[in-house]
Amino acid sequence: MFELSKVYDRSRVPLYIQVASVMRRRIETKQWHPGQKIPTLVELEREFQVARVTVRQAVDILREEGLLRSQQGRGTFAAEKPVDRHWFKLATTWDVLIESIKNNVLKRIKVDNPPQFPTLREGEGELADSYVFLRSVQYKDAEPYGIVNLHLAKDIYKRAPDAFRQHPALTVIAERKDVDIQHAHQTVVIGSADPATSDLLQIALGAPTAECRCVLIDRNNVAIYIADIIYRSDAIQLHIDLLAHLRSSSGGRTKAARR
Amino acid sequence: MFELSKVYDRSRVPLYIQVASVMRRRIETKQWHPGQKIPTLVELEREFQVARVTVRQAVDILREEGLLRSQQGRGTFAAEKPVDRHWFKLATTWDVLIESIKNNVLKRIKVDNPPQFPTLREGEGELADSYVFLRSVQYKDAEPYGIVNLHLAKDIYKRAPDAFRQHPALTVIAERKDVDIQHAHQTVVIGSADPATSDLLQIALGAPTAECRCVLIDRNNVAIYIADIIYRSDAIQLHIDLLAHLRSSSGGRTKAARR
DNA sequence: CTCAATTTGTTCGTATGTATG
DNA sequence: ACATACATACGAACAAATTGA
Repeated sequence: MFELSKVYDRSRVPLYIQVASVMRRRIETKQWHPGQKIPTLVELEREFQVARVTVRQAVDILREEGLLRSQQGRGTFAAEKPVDRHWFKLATTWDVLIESIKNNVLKRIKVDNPPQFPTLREGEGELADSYVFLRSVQYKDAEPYGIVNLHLAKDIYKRAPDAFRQHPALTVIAERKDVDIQHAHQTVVIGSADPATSDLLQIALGAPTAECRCVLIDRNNVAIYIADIIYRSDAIQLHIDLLAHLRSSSGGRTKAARR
Repeated sequence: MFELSKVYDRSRVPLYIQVASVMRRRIETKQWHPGQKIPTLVELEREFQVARVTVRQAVDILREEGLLRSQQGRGTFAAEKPVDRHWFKLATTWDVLIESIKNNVLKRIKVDNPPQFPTLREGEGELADSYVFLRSVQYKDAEPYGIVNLHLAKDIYKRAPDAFRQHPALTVIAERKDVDIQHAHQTVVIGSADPATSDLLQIALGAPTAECRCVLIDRNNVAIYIADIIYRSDAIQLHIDLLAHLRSSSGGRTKAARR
């Protein structure tokens, strides 16, 4: 079917891990339905063009992960309830963003060598005089799924240090009347976990991540809020209404709208 | 510095590949500046807690990728110009989407066993009577970066079969006056390459991908266009203006706006 | 010019992991 | 389960090129 052995040359990842990840995917996407009997070892051998033992190693991995159960003489079966992935919907508008952030469970992390300034890119305004640096980890059911690295303009921070220490910064900013936001945007790319990230998110080194950069710019074109957020890739999803600008002609009254 | 060997237990990917991907990241993010001398082998040994040979294997990989040059007696140096990644900006509005699609270089792929119907999810309207299935690969500089799997309602297709065969379907739809679009949305998640995908995109099996699902629904709540698009993860980027709905109060006059 | 220090490059031996048939 | 081949990883020793004192 597929020339897996050639793919192997390209990737250098052990074959049985590659096979396991393809099978894991089939379970998670329900190409192999929950509870269903998956193809026999012989069929899998043929499909992936690998030896019997290699398929077995792959099956072993997925058994340990609880995604497969095998039974001698009967066959191998997909798990009844595969984990729900992509539960976290990345916000695409200010209002939704603020709303979604309210329920955040986060834990502040101490940083020993905080960077003094963020490095701004094109279209991200100008640097403020000074920043505070905050790092936190976001949790769902005691499982970490995101790391926030935030540069917050110090004069904003000083207006409510306690609030900023206790609540998500965006919530605090959204509730204050004395912060003027002219631009707010978010950039998303796919990256991979470095050692520090893999440690905090408890994922493999090099595992895919979603890297979100959220920047708020005030009316003086100063970047007052620069957040680099790293999510584990299987936690998140992004939904875009392509015709949104035609629909929300009235638009929600937001503080961000004030000039 | 980092307990790489423990991370290794979790991931099972060969150590030298893990080391290589951490280093690759440092180059691409310019933590190691272009042209700069990177730490010596001895220092890297110490930082990653691995043997000399393992660091060398990692360096070899990056040398082959053109990201590092080493010179005996002098040191190892980061490449002058690391490749630009994330060049393809995923559209977040209809107008931008249509605009960006115009320059597409794509090649149709024959499909032997086309699925009769797409599987619709919640909020994706209802099935049309019948569909045609089209598959194509998108290229930049002769390098593939995206695969499109499209279900197009047959009655739409029949209105201009030649156009649909030769041009991107969205362009054709956007230019026709006789297609009413009520909803258009796009969902993005991070996935990983299965054998067929890794083959077409020439990436490793299991390498991260961006999976975009773009759905158009007409005024009868029928899903007339369902595209599953798979991009290689390092090609794409997503930029969201969180305050867009407040700005474009007037909005572009689009055909999609007609009712 | 020579010498020593630095740094990359190569090789050996050994142990374990991966993959086939 | 076995025999075989090759890949991965370690540690250590040595060779070769570069630099600067």
